[in-house]
Amino acid sequence: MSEAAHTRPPTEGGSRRLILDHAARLLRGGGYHQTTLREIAEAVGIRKASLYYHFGSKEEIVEAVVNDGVHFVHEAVVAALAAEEGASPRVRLEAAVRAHLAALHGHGDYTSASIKVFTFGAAAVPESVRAVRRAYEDVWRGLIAEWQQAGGMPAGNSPDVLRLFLLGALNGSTDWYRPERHAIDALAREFVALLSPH
Amino acid sequence: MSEAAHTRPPTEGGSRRLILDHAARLLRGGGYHQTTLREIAEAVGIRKASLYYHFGSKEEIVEAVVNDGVHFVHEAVVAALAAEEGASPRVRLEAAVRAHLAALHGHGDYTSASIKVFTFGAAAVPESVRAVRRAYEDVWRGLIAEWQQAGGMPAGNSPDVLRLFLLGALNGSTDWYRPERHAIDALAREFVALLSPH
DNA sequence: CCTACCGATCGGTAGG
DNA sequence: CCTACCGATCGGTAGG
Repeated sequence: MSEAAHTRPPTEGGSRRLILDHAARLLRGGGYHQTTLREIAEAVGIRKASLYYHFGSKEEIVEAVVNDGVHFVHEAVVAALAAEEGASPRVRLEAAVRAHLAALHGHGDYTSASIKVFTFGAAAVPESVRAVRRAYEDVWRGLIAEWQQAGGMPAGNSPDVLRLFLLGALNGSTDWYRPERHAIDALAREFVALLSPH
Repeated sequence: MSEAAHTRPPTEGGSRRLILDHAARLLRGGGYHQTTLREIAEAVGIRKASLYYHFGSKEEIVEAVVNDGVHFVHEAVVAALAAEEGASPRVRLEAAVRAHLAALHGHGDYTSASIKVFTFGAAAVPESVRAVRRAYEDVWRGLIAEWQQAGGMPAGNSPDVLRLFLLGALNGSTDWYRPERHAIDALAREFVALLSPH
């Protein structure tokens, strides 16, 4: 079949995903301002101007990476929770922590880039990004409500503050986690043990 | 071994500190790459080239801000601990957490800039910055050792991992802390309560 | 502390 | 997906 290469997206998913893959890797390492469209284009093997065939602007590329990153962690945690349905809040909490850390450090480019860019860009966070994040935070709101109801939380503590500290601690691991020095399973176990000692 | 300059600093402290004050404020908001020497110069009220009379490069300015920021938190925590000498490990831990959060969000420009820039710059962290940070981390190593010795830590948990999670959670508050919504005292109390429920 | 200027690089556009 | 090009801006330097 003949190709309409210069007018329509030729291999729809392919190029777009390839661009995002490289963008995610570069954003993870350098953040928003250090990562340039030229770098991304060179990594992909095309010219910089060609990126504008697939995306409208640099921000659009970054936004896609960030959203995919949050979405990926979200899905992983939801799947882990589904696998532990009916288990105790403590087991479920540990499963969620483990899934979050695994998603963060396993397939890491998108998720790490997401944290890096988001933490950094205090200014103008697009609504799409906030929506994706809020959806993920809701998962933790639910989990922490379970935890509280089961008596896991000290009286007088705010569930919101717990969630903020908790996600901060987990996401902060992008600054110090080294695969050769830390095991995800152990980190998750230790983390939950801090919140509820045996 | 600073004290560069071909001639001698004219009004020694004044200008230099003024530059760093504005640099800290701008770095806090924008991070390393978004903050430009022109912005800093304009805020101070001088020409960009004049910055080179006081500092050798952009990196030198950023480095000074980061080090001052970490140093400030360090001093605040050490002072708080000195005031609670002989108190229980729990009380001392809460005092340290409170002092850390207060330093972070109170006089915030230097400390927030420090976290922002450091979290961001995965690449080349100057030795001076690492030294200042390591010195501060040692304070927490000591505190956590106390905590562990008093039986506050679950068996099988690593003090290093606790410290990393703990500082990550506290420093992550720069992303969500709002003075009108959170009280430092309450945050510190809740934080310690999470680690050792009443 | 200034004026004047530098090469390098940025995101983005024109037009095919 | 390309070549060619744009104005804007970057950190830094010359020379006073």
